[in-house]
Amino acid sequence: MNDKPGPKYKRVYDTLRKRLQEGYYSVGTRLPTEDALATTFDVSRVTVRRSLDMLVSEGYLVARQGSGYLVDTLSPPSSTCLTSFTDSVLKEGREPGARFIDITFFDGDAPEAISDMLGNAVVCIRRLRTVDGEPKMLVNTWLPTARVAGISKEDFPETGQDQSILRVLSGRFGLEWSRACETIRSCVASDEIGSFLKVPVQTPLLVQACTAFDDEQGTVFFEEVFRNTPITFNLGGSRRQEQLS
Amino acid sequence: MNDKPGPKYKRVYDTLRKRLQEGYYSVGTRLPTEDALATTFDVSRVTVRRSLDMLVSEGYLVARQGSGYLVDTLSPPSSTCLTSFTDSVLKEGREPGARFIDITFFDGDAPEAISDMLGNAVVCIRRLRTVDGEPKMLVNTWLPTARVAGISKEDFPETGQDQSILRVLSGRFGLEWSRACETIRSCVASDEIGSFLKVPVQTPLLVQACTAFDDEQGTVFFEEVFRNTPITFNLGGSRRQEQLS
DNA sequence: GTAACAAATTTGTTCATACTAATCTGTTCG
DNA sequence: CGAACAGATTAGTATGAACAAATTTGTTAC
Repeated sequence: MNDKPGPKYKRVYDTLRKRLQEGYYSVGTRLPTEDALATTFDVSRVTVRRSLDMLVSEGYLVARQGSGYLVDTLSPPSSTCLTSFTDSVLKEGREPGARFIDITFFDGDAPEAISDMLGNAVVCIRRLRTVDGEPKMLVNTWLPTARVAGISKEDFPETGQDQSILRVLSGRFGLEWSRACETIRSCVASDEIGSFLKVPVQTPLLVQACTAFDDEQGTVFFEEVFRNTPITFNLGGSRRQEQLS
Repeated sequence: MNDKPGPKYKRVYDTLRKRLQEGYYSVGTRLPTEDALATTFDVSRVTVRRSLDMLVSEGYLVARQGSGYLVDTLSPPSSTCLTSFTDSVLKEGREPGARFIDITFFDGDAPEAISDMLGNAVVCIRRLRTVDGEPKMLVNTWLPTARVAGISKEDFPETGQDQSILRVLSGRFGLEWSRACETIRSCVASDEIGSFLKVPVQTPLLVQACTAFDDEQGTVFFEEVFRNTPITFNLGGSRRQEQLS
């Protein structure tokens, strides 16, 4: 612990966050007390508090005076695109689904805009996100083939906790990203998209395009989400949370 | 200072933020040092740091080790809707404008959706935001008439720093809000909107609708922004910032 | 049993202090 | 004048300590 570089509060934060993402502390349980964590990490309580505060402000934990730190979610709403569709639907007591459409491998024949970002060898996964069986969003995820060796339909369960593609990419393939860029634009439904989403052709839709990068400036993935429903945020207060409409 | 309620770090934070919004510390200047602030507020350096950290993470200030705290902006991107169009355009070296269209007073004859939120007596201001003279967004702002007594066209300059309507509402009418809700949806341009934005009828557009509330659960304002250009965010890293496309 | 109270636990706030690292400033030397 | 160095200034990290406030747990009395 003490041989790693960087400030202690960062190392404690990194360790705790990794433990959360690995399921070492599961949702709904309580973390060890500040004093206990301070002892095990061999730092002062002030330092461990600093790390915990970061996790609270990011939405992983909820602090309750007199009680302790509760694990709130493993996929906090860090952004719009990166927000877990699965989590937000489950929290509303509805049933999220992810209908797999197809997976396509390209090698030089991908659209130029994609190759420019991710290289020639890319794979595209198309899925239809549903709520209680009704189609809500068409999701196209593009990845460099080299970073997801052996990827196949089986990596994308249609129900359960692991339908979040971001969890799959991080858990199964070790993909990490530190920054992302998202754009929201407007378009009208084509024949194909309209049939998937069950809306008439020419219906105005929202398109969320999200590009994620790692620290080495490489593009990790590109995702395009077509949706008929509005995007809703709650702003201000402590932290923001995308809502389902 | 010491007679007010609540924790000290909150009081120091509130004071500093108010000073920033009032222009007591102007953009580009340096704040007093931590030690100086600690002395003037009669708190410890740890406490004043906590307040400054909050202002840094919200985007008002930039901290530079060995140098000091720089005032970065008076309207940090606290959200998409609440982001200052003026600031973001100026930072790109372009010229923001706000063409005033009209101001209309309603008393019971406003659209029902508006009356439900803001009451019967409401006022609607329509403006066209421009970049280098080109129309970019049509902005409709709805306010309860009672909270903006005497409002008129003159309150909305077409150029300069005060074209941000949020600054006007806060500075001139003392309007404050703590939470807001924003939705983004898709629509197609009507005749009127199309002519304002200089796009063909039926062009797919984005609509950003933002509702702001104060602590007493009252709705402070409602704003609708029609735009032809995409909305872009940078996510991850330290904080998010809307970009101009 | 349970209601009321007391004690222990746990997070929240605040301070004084020490040291490190980056930046700025003034002085000296060529 | 300008470069290089030394010192002062200022933010960054970290500790230990103390008390407040909220919650949980344990105990007692009825």
